Amino acid sequence: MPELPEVETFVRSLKFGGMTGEPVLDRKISSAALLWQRTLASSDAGDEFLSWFQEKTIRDVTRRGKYIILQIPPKYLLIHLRMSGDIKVDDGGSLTEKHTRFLMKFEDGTRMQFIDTRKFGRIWLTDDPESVVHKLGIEPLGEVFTSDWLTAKIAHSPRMIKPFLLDQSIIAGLGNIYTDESLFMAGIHPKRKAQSLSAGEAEKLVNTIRQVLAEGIRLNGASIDWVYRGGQFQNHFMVYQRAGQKCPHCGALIQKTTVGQRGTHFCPVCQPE
DNA sequence: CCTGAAACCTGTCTGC
DNA sequence: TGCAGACAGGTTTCAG
Repeated sequence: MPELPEVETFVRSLKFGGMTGEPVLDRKISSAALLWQRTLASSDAGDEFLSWFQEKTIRDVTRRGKYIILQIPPKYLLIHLRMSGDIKVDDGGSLTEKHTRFLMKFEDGTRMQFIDTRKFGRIWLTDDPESVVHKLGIEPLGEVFTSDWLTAKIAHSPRMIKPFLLDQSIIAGLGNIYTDESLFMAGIHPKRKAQSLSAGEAEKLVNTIRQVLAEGIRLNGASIDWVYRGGQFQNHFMVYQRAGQKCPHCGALIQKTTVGQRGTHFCPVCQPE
């Protein structure tokens, strides 16, 4: 589910409070529980995984790509929400949610639940976050992501631009929604070959990606269906989930097709193939 | 290296 | 109402 803006919203909420409930920063853990074994992707603590959490304190919450990183000295707990992951912090007074896969209870009685209906989400407990995220590409909101950088990256790539942008080892954080929206804003057809983009198009794409992600974060992400809550970006979609409706720029009907096995929305006039 | 298909899962929505 | 089928914010693995 969540892409960079939604993950960033979770991180800020876990740190300062918000959609997940109370913040978890500086809370001391009393116990942890794993309710779906496969949710745990790996752990440096081995069989001691659950007991390791006792008496540890969450000291920071950060993000890398779509991974949430909880710093719990001397280790790090990484969380990837995949398609349906969710995090809630509450006072621990009510029953555990139906789809809770992992949870931490704090000494003050509060609790953080990792809820994941489809069970695709994963967590890692590690001494070194890099061992998990080392294959990720650059941050699209970082300083490295410039038109020169993208121009060089796409130079010899015969791939279609949409799967290229979704490749987390190139750029970390873009998902289906923000890729469709960015390509629309840049006027680029999702099936165009990466290497076919002009320097001007590459520059425009960099700018629209940064702009769309920033707007997504400003609006706390996009809430669609039952999966994510609290966001407002869904009210600003130009093409995503708008097949058959009018393009906000030219009035042509938005089309939906499949690109790289992903539902893909675009304007046939603004984004010529 | 690139693409498509399948797998991992459950829930929702659509059409008959 | 029931039921089959399609589809869903992601990633990995495998075949061609």
